[in-house]
Amino acid sequence: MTLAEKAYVSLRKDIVEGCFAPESPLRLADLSERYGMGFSPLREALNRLQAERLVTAESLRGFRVSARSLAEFEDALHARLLVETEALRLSIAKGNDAWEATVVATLYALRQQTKRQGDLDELKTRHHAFHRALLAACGSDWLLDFFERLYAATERYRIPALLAAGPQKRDIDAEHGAIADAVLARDTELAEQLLRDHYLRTATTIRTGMTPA
Amino acid sequence: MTLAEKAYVSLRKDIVEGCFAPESPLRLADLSERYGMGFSPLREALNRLQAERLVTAESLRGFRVSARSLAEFEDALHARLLVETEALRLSIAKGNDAWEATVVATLYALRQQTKRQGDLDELKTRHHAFHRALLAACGSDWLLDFFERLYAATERYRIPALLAAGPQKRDIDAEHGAIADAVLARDTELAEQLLRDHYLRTATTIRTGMTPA
DNA sequence: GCAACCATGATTTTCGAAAATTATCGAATT
DNA sequence: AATTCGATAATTTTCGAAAATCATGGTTGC
Repeated sequence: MTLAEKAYVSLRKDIVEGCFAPESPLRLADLSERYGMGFSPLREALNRLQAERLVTAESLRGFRVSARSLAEFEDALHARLLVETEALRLSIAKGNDAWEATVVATLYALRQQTKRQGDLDELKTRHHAFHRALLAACGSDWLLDFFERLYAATERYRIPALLAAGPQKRDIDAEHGAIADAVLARDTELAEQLLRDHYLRTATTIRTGMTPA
Repeated sequence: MTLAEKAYVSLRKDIVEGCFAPESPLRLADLSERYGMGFSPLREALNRLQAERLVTAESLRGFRVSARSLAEFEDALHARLLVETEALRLSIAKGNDAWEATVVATLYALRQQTKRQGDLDELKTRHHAFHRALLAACGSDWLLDFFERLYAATERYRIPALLAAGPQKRDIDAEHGAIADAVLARDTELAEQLLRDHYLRTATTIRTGMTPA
């Protein structure tokens, strides 16, 4: 892997996880020290992230972490529902045995990790893997690409809300399980409804977290 | 505008217009001479285009123009219908007087240019402007972003087909006019149907152009 | 007092060369 | 004849410095 790719992966992770505050400037000198590399690979990574809307750039004034706002979250959520319900529908229509196996496997891995209660990082990875697995058989590179973008965009809101809210009242494992069951039963309508509810419920948590009393 | 931004605009235009053959390597030395700048701004532009899927990159083997294929075109078309019908619906619901004025203005400008029969470049610009104007009031940055991506992706197929097919039998001005009428009448269902038909008809032209006898 | 202005420092942007890697081609070997 | 190997060339990637631009703070003139 080249340095530019490492820079992209690291920066993306750190932005999505909120290591940098939204709108804070991303100065090359700082990043250079933080990641131990020169300007060139960092600028390449920042340009890629700009195209993904995770950072903004202003001519001759460098890069910043993208702003967060309730409006942008609602927008991303809406786009996500549009993209993911369609991708899920296609995935259910086209998925084969191997796909079903991946859904089962990623769900199992996710549940194991929620039991363990430890490593939040690993939990996030498996959560992402499960949601991607649901859509993986849709056969549309574009929809999967949009999914990845929107997942990263909303993750920036979900994680802080998760940490702030403390222990969940929702049984999220059960929600994931119900989605997986509907998917494996090829019940498109039910699966879409459950996925939609799942996201809307998460959105409610985030909204209350974003408008502190 | 910085050199990197100029490089991005120029490269994007040249790729979408087909100045570089699909899958052909984009060598830095060549690009440096063609655009008259050093490697740094070119690499930045290429990285942005990679995030937009107009170019592909392989570690230590540089960049290539993305491949074109019927499958990818069908995928982009499908995603476009999904994104644009939703954006159009929102635009019709939310658009105000100023938006209506823009629709009328861009349609007028487009028609003027089709009459003139000259400058294909200007025609493409105005075509893009009209289709963007239709969706502009949707209020979703994400959907508009996806629209831009998908427009560029499908434009790479449309232009060669247009040049190959020769004079059109379709009355495209009439199609655009009908869409605008439905939009201004706030007839969501009709507008969506007409937009869909418009794209499906274009797709048919492209398909026959892509599978030469 | 206050606004315009200029010097200074900080930061981004760009270049040119060095380092690292891959591709090419011919010779040697089986 | 085909294949492996090594040397050379071509190309990408990265760095460090130079150029260009923006921000800051103090000074001058009104």
